Order: sequence, then structure tokens, then C-alpha cells
Amino acid sequence: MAPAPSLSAGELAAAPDPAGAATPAFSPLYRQIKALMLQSLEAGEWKPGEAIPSEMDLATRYRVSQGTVRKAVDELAAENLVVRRQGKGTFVATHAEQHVRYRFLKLVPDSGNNEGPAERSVLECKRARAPAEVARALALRPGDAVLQARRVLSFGGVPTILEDLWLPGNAFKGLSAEQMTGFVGPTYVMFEVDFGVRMVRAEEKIRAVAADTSQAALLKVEPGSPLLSVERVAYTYNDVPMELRRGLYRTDTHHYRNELS
Amino acid sequence: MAPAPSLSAGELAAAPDPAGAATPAFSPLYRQIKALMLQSLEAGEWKPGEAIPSEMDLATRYRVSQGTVRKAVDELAAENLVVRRQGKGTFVATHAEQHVRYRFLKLVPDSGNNEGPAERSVLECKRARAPAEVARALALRPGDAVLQARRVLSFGGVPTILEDLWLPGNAFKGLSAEQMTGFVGPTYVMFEVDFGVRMVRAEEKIRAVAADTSQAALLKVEPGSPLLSVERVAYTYNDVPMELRRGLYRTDTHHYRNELS
DNA sequence: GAGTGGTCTAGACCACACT
DNA sequence: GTGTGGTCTAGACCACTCC
Repeated sequence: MAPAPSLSAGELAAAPDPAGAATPAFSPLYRQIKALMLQSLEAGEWKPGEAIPSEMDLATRYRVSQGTVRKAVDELAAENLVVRRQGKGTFVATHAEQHVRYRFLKLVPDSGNNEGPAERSVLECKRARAPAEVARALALRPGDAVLQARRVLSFGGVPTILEDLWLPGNAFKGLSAEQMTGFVGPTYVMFEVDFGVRMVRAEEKIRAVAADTSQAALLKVEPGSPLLSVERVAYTYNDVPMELRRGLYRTDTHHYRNELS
Repeated sequence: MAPAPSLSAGELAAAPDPAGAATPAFSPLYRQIKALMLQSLEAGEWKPGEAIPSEMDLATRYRVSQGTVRKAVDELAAENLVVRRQGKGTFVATHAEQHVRYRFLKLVPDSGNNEGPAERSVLECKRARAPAEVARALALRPGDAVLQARRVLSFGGVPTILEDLWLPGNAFKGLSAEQMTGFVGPTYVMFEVDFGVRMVRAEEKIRAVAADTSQAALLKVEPGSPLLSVERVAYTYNDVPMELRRGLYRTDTHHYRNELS
């Protein structure tokens, strides 16, 4: 499958030409290696938190030089799929690491300092049929089974985030309100531990909206108060959408922090 | 200045130890090269849009191998400071490129498609003294000279963004309302062309706020309507803040789009 | 064809963590 | 000490752009 060690770049297997692709799309060796490694990640051969084989081992396995493996791993690391630790090895990234917990939550207190984990209050967690809009976001068909949950996150006793979650019913069979309440740690860690679903990236659409009466009651603000609406679609490997989450954030003591470059 | 070609990594010049640095901070050769290149960028030896010397030339200049230069350039490219173009060379990044114009503007129409440039209406552009808050953001002293501007951006005739800008008076001497109105292209291109100031990154703090009466009038919405408040500090090379911009975005037909990874 | 960035290899040595 | 990732080199060849 992998080319023999002494092959020159020009003799690489031609990349399979997807139907309708505009250009032949030459694919260098290290990208093919990367794709193979992605398969191993996706298939669960290497699990979150575990070490993957050393660069030398991978070089032997794929019959390429260590430098080529290195480039493949570099890209995986740049995409936060693996984490390198000098002297120790390369590990499958997980949301459980202390340093990057709540990686997808960009809401920070105005005081700037990080704060402890939020207090959670799960209001609802039930099976349902996907409305059209939810189905579209999750690449399901309207009416397919989904899990729907609603919860409030508070910081220092102040309700700050009201969230609605939709999850594909297939992958999250059996998720319960008790599980959401009782699990110690971020939701995305629970997804990894209990369901083997690892979120690797997300897209958010942000708007300013006015709180309706029920939202206002839950967040203890005046009806009509401005809230930040954050609609997030989170993806697992291979750009498969696995969660739709709509958050309403109070931004009187917190703000959404973003870095542009 | 640069080490002789055959030096091994262990003989690198020790990184100058900044006062109070916690750790010795070993600095690999390619980072030293990168720092030298940053100096050339900052000093204007290589100007936005221009090609920098080829990798071979840089390798000769710094007395290192091409591979080491490559790693330095890789990092500069990852930070969007330069752009590589195979077969042509490596170029100093600029906000003028077609592809990345409005790189810092994350507001997109709900329809998803990109739209043409906004119509600008400059309401004000005057010299002023920096209020405490502005001074802090721009690393000035309260009372220092700043330029303050206010403008409205409209898309398809609909006023969508109300922006207040504060710029350090020193670097932007002579900026006029006519200049802001007449310049064809994004503001950040004008900053490069007319003032030699290139913004390389920015930080934003986002909140939901209610429009006051004057803001509502300018954006043609009801007073009290929810608006997205986007407070941006833009930095030039070496993390020097050069612009404070507070935008109010209508999000009834547009949304702020963010990618997390 | 000449010049530029991009890929790949092979080997040496360094920094770091564990034991 | 051993094993891991990290750096550096030198040389070969490929892909792309322009003349």
C-alpha cells in the first residue's frame, strides 16, 4: 500500500481523483501518511489521551523516512488532533486536558481571570424528532431521532448561559439528564468517555438578540435584555457534524473573546 | 552575528535573557532567524506586497541551511506575516490581496455569500486627547494625542455597522475625513499605503448591547434593539497596539462567523 | 531553461522525561 | 542510559511560474 522506501516523489500513487474535481490535486507523501493516520484516529485504533506510536515506528510502518512522518504529525498537531510532548511521545488530543478544558467556550469574565467550572442545572434531556433546521445542521433527515437537552450554566451563582443541545440519536443512545448532571467535567469529555465521540472543530454564528420572557426568567434578566446568541455546530473527524448547540450568553459581566490573525 | 555554517545546535548563541525571565528559554536557530526576519519586516526593509529574498539567498545571508530558513519562513507564514507562492517567491502579506480583504471583519450576510465592499459614510474624523480607557488599550498616556473617527458602513443601502476608531496621533498625523472617504479599499490598506502601518493581528471582545437613541438613529433601528458590540484592538509587528475600534453590528441580516479548532 | 518554493531522504546531534 | 520528540544539515529531485 505505501510506496517502497526509495521511491521518488514523482512515483507517488496518484491521488484518487474525486468525481468532478477541478484539478488533478497532486498529493504529497506526507499527506497520504496523514490520511492513513486520520483513519487510525477515526477508527479508534488510537484513543483520546493515549500515545500514538513513535515517529520511528510510524516511519517503519509506512515505509517512509522519519522526516516525512514528522510533517504528517506536524499537520495533525496544528489541527489540534494530536499533542506532542517532547521526551514523552505524541498523544491523541482530548478535551480532558487541564490546559485546554472548555476549549470551545470563548466566554470569559470581564475581570480577565479564568474562573472555576460552572454550576450546571439540566432542565431537560429527552428524545425527539429532528426539526428541519436541526436536521440540516446535523446532516440528518427531518424527523430522525435526536437527543435534545437544555441547561443553565452559572458562575458564582449567577446564571450566565442558557444552552439547548441537539445530538444525533444514533450516536448518543441512552444519554440521560442524570448523566449530564452527574458527570464531572466538560460535556465534551463525557462525549469522549461515554460515547466515543471526539469533537475536533466547530463553527459558530453569533448574533445579538433580545431575551424573551422565558429566557429572561431562566437567566434572571429583564425581558428584552440583549443577549449573545451563539449557534454552534461541532464536528468530529472527517467533518461529520455531531452536535448543534444554541447558547444564550449574558454579557453584562462576561464577554466573548476572539483572536484574529 | 549568525553562527558559522557548521556549528552544531548546542553552540548556538544563548538567547539574551530578558530581565525576570522565568526559564533560560532555549531558542533554536530557526527562531533566531525568524526574529531577524521580523526585524527586517518591522524596519520596512521588505514592504507589504513585495517579495522577500529567496530561501537560498536568506540561507546564504544568515549562514544556515535552506531547511532552517524554511522553518523560520514556515512560522512567519503560519502567522500570516508572509505569503508563499510556489514558483514565484515569498511575499510580505498585505491587506490589499483580493483573497483576504476584510480579513478582520467576521460579519457575513446570513445568505452566506460574500458581498461587495460596503458603502462608507464618515461622520467624523478629528484630533482629540485620549481618554483613560483608550490610552490603556493603545499603550498611551491619558491625554496623549489621538485621532478619532466615526463612520457607518452600509450593505446594499442598509446601514449595518457603526464604528468608532481611535488611532495614535503620532503614527497617523494628518489623517482626514476626506482620506477615509476617498480611499478605495479597506481601511487597513490605507493604513499600509498612506502611513506605513501594517496590522498583523487583533483581539476582539464581543457583547450584546441595546442601541441607545443616537446609535439607533444612525443604524435605522428601534432604540433598545439588540446590537453586537465588537471592541477590537489591532496590533502591528511586535504586539504594538495601533488601533482601537468599537463597532456596533446589526445582526438581523448578518451574523458574526467564527471557527473554533 | 532558470529560478522559486515544495518534498523526501539520511544521518547526526540536542533537549527532555523516565527509570 | 534509553527512548522520545526537536533541530540542523546536505543533497537530490519535483512542481510551478515566467522568460
